[in-house]
Amino acid sequence: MRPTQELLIKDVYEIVRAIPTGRVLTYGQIARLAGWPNHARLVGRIMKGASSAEIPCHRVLAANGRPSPTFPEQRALLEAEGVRFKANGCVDMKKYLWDIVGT
DNA sequence: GGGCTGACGTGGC
DNA sequence: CGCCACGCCAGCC
Repeated sequence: MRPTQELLIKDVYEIVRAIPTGRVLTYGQIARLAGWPNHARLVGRIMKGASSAEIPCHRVLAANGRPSPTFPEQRALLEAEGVRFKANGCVDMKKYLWDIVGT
């Protein structure tokens, strides 16, 4: 079965909607949670098209904590929720990554 | 079918 | 921590 944007979009939206305020998830995690490992890139595509959707797409980051190049407001939105950025412009994943099992 | 493009991930240095 | 090379794969031309 070949995953397509259309096939994943609903699950991805649901997962992103579930991210608590002040926490973040990575594209790779979302891809795995949706049941499609190795498709982080596809999740990214979906996020790009979801800018106007009713989901907290600003809480989705790359695995290294780097925010999106084409989404300038992302940083302000996260900081407004208490997420602090490091000097290098990345989020401290150790602190803000949403550990579904933990909390 | 062929080739290039990315809101990606991991591992090596 | 930064940079780079690779691997990955749907979309688009």
